[in-house]
Amino acid sequence: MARTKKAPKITKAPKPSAYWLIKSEPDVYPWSQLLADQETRWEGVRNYEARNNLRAMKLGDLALFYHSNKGKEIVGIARVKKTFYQDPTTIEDWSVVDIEPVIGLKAHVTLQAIKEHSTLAEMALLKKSRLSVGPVRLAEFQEILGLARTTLPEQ
DNA sequence: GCCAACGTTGGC
DNA sequence: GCCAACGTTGGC
Repeated sequence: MARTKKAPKITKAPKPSAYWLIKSEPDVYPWSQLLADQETRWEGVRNYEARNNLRAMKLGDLALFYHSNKGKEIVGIARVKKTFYQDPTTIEDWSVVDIEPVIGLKAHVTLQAIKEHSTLAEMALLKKSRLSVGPVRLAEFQEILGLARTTLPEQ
């Protein structure tokens, strides 16, 4: 019987279905820690809109990693590694996802820079400043990558 | 169901 | 440290 060639193992992440922005205070969990961990559970979200955004994330979706309070800048790109499940730190109805780092930005994109670009004026980051997990449009995501002088690694 | 009081986020 | 924005709680 002829051997059939096995299909190559799929190692690449699926194409993102959507883009997001997640906030973290660098004093609590900085980008450098995600790089060190290589994977983390995004827990502690206690806001319904943010939770619903977590639940809408698909495997392979990309998220801008924003440092709030200190820095106030986007510093990296993360990828959804595991879609939502019950937040194990509570018995209440909250969710988490697992993320992994994709790439650090060559140039950080500050809140100030975002405010200065009219194409980014509608970003949820600006419109809903207290939302810790928010959506990002493709055009916004691309604009941010451009400002960051960063290209995504080949998938 | 309204809304005042309160707590939290996060920029400045 | 201040405070605006805004989500949540609880009395009525």
